[in-house]
Amino acid sequence: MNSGVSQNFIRIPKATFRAHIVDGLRNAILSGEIPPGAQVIESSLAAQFGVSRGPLREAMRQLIDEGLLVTVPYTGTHVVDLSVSDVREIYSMRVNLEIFAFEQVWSRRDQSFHEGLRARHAALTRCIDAEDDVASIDAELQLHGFVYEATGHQILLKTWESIRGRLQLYWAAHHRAHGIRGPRREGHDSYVENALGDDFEAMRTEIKNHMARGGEQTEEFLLGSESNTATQSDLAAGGSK
Amino acid sequence: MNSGVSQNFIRIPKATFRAHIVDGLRNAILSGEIPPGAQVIESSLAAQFGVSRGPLREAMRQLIDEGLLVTVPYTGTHVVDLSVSDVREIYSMRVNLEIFAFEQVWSRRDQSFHEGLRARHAALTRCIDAEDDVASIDAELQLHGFVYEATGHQILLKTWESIRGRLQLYWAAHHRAHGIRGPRREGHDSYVENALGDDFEAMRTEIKNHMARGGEQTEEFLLGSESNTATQSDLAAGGSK
DNA sequence: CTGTGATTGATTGTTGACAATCGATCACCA
DNA sequence: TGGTGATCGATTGTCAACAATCAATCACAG
Repeated sequence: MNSGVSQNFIRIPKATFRAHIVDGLRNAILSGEIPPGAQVIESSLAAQFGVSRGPLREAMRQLIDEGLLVTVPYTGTHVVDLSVSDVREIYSMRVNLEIFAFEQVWSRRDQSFHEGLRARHAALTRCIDAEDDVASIDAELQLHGFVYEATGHQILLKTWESIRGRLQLYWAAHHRAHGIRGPRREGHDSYVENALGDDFEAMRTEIKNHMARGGEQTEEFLLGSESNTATQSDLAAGGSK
Repeated sequence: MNSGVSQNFIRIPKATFRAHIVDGLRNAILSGEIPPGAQVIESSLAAQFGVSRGPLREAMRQLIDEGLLVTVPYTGTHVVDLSVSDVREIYSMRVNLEIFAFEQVWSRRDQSFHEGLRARHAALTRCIDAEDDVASIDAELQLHGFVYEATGHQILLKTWESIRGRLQLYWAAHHRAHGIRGPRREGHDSYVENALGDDFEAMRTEIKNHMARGGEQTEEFLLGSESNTATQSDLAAGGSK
């Protein structure tokens, strides 16, 4: 189609404000700069980002779809504060999605899959050994995200991304609030070994165990303290249950 | 709170334009009033709905997130035109989600679940017997949607809703284009029997078969004609793969 | 002191106009 | 004739002002 230019170009890093603001705002939320439960005011943020309320409003709407913000018409918008049941749902969904992901990718695991997985595992291990919890969380998300990308399944990948934000928000928030340690080494070694092995059923149980470990750890803290901060998120869910 | 009025109210019949427009626009797309591939112009629709471009823009952005529209900055917005691989992904994801849904609901199936499922099955059967294909499609979506709602799993339900639109778009579009008949009776009888039975594994295979039937039928038409209309949707996916 | 109704400040919803960008068309030149 | 660059209409992106709504406050009657 086009003349034979040298390299394949990046697909349009289009300079649209909204995309840039989404990243910035999401980062501010996930980093805890804007903590869970805090109110987010359009006009303030607009001034802070140096743009009008229009683009910022659309960016916020996207983060609402991602489950990071909740809004009540004419009243206000807040950073989501996950409830116990929300976290349970996230973990059960993760187990399901990840097993499905391996089901999809299992027969397609090639050299680059092996290398990619091991590289991310190594990166995660380095972060853990350096006791950099923030980087560890990010590295773990990278590790799991790599599997979803490897499936080539767009809808699956998008679904993973739709819960990844909330998972990250939860990890980061409770890490800061309760001093929970980041990911540990042991769990991921067996995870990767099984992921690259030949026994799919073993991988299935590995995923369930892997997630269960994380789930237990977090539920302890949730139930230990009385931090059943379900108010905002329940309001947001549409008033069910 | 309020004086003792008669009935319990619906949660917020809030008069926000955007919500109303989303429904109207989505309906226009799913009904085929705006066919796949057609361009959607903000200013035109704004005039048609009698509102400004602001709210309409946000409504469109939501339909973009739902996968019904695709947009290119400064250029235009079109109704999505699903590719073969898109349909394959939708069906494989459906199988996974629905098995997970029954996994979640299996031990909680009570009287109201039985009645609700049978009621929707009866409604679907009536629509099929009446040879009302449009109503049949809707009734089938209601039947499956009931299962997702019964799980009480908010994230799962939201995920189902995120692919339901595209599924409906696909069914409706190819029903009109190729004259494919709507849902048939046979498939759903065994589906419901298994859903209310005691054998979970039987239900698992039932789901796979149920979806496989639908998948085959549609793939025939997709591959039979050269309608690999992947252009728009591939562009939209963000240029991956 | 208690409950009720008006007031007010804050925040989001909505609007119309203006700016930036894209794609196609068309003139022009080698 | 083929290709290159400018022009133009169409469409989306952005902005600042205005309207609608809500939640808290406060005065006031019982």
